[in-house]
Amino acid sequence: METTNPDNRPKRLTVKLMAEKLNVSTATISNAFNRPDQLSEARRRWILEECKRHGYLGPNAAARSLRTGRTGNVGVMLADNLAYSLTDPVASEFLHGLAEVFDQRQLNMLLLSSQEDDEHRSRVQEAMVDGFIVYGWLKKGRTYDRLLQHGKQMVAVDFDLEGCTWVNIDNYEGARRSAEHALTKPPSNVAIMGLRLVDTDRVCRIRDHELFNETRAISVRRLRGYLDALEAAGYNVSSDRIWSTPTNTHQDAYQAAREALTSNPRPDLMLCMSDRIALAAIQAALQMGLRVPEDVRIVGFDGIPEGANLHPSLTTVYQQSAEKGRTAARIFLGEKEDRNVLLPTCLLVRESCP
Amino acid sequence: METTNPDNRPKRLTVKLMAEKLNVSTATISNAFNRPDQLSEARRRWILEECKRHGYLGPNAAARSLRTGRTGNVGVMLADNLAYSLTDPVASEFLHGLAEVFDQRQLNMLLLSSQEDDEHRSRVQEAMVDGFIVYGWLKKGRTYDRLLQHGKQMVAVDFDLEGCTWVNIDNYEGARRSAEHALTKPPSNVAIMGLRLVDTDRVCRIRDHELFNETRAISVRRLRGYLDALEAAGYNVSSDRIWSTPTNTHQDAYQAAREALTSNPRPDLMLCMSDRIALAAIQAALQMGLRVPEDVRIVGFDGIPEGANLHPSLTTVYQQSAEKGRTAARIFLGEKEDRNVLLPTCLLVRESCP
DNA sequence: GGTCATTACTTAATCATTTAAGTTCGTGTG
DNA sequence: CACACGAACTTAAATGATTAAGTAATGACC
Repeated sequence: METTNPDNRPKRLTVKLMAEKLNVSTATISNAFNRPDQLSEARRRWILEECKRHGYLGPNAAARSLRTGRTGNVGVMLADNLAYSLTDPVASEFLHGLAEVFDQRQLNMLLLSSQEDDEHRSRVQEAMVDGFIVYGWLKKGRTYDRLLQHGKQMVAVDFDLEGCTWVNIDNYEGARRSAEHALTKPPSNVAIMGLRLVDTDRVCRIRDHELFNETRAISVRRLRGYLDALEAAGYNVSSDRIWSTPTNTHQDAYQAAREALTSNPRPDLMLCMSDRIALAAIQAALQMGLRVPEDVRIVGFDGIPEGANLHPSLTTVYQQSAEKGRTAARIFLGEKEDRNVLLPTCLLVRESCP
Repeated sequence: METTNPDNRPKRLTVKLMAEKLNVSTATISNAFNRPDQLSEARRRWILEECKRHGYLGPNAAARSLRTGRTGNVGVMLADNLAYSLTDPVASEFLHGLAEVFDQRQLNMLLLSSQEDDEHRSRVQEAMVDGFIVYGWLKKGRTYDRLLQHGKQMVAVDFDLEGCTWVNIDNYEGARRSAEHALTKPPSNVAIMGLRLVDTDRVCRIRDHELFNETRAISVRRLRGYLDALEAAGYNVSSDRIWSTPTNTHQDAYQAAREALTSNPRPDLMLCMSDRIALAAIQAALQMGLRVPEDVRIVGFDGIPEGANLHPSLTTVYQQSAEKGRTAARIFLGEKEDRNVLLPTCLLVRESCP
């Protein structure tokens, strides 16, 4: 039943071969799979039946993609390395949102890290995708250039990419309002726990450092939000009281939290740019015998589910990560008119800062 | 600088066009990108330089894949829908492990759900991948058949797939030892909180139901582990005292936990098949005014990070989810001789069941 | 009976590469 | 000098599909 090569190995089945076997044209086979309206239902059934019987599973993906120019894949380019992104709760939720829409539209997601590899080959070029969702950040460089050059559909998330539609949340306003809330009970000493505020891979205070400005802007916007609220209430926070962690991992967060909590004067309000940081801060505080919120009040950012069920539960700014994914996906698909969506956030007042 | 079509739109750049422009053969251009040893270094540099200048970014992925037969993509087929898997901590960790290895080898991960779509098209067939990692489960059916037929590389994770290498953890032994530990202080009433033990989409007790047997075997193996340990200690747990949740979500877990904790007689030991379930159980218990572990001891399974920092912290069976990913990836790549790896688990004794 | 539309096909061009096999041109060797 | 050999290219044959354009047959309609 199988055609064989000269060397007697079974040959891969193709439309051409099937056409010969069944004595119809390749076009008809192709139509049987792709355009039911182009042939009679009886014939279609028969062809599909025969193909199955002979073991021809359907058109080859690469060939079809070469011909049609589409792949059915969406490249999801993640700022940090893949492994990290997959365990970050906010990134996961975002992917969750993307998946919800793409899965339904029969599109597959191809995970890419924006890391650069070889001198002349780039993942962007070699990725078989119809376009990209670029999440979080993109360092200027070759990958960046290629992305802008290749001309495929593209949506940026959580940052601005020149000449490209974006989706973001209102980081400034979210941060400002959370700080505003926290300040209703005047603190005597405020610490700000930042995330990737500066370009270093160590936990540090931001004094002596330069703030990230353009690309990693989300943290800077949150910072401005905090500072504006503080200023409006008459507080002046020195760069000495602003920490920055290089990653959103428990380990870094915990280290930063300890440093802040053992610093002098000890803060009684900690504004944290992520829930992971805030949770680590709560843990560190409790371990030091401090009471939350009595001795130190703690506010997070993100609204991850974990924060709700702990004691004390976490006061935080909820951001719609999954919705961000869904929105990005819909914009990508052209199902949404609006370009550049800014999603609102919402303050969740809970126990850690009532 | 751009060649144009009759209708004056810029034409896509190809090797052929570049060959004409630069007055070399297509083969040479191809070699410049792919096989540096096939031409002089000077020429290679010059060609790459010119390509860049003209805006030719490199070979078209689909065409190259058609010709070479490889894609550089690994299909990761997830049992549950994508969206769900991306927020499940165990699945995420697994993906994290995969990503670690594949990212380094310059392979991209293409996310697929094993959900079936159309009558005659299947995602398996249309996916542009060099092979598959199949995670968690695969319902017998068309997707299953295609997967077995298409002859590409394949590794099954957390379940057995006929004629296919697998990676799993020792579910039986992990469960058995955790139960054994819990039984050192004799409980008066045991509840088992199962995960997908039976084929229904509601929280229920397993009495009147038939156990999943083959495919979703991981839960059944855990169950056997518990039951064997219980039996060895002289306990006989009726199917009435075994709950099952359809998903590993907080919501289902919480509901099941409440049901179990309000059942009569109230359990003072809960063996939970996932940490999510165990954490929900702790939460439910605390909310009911019960003390953990004094009034009810709770044991989990998975060893997710969350369990460590709570109060009470969670006694659980740690499984190496990320390592499972790394192992699966290495087997996929043929870097590991061993077929069929069974990873050991390790009991983490913490506060919820000291 | 002639015209026109419709249905159900087939023909053949095209998509953008890779690569085995062949060509040319020096150069070192017996 | 003849010869073999390697380097640096080129030629041209795959690779496996889709689809516009063409053809032949059928039936409807006036």
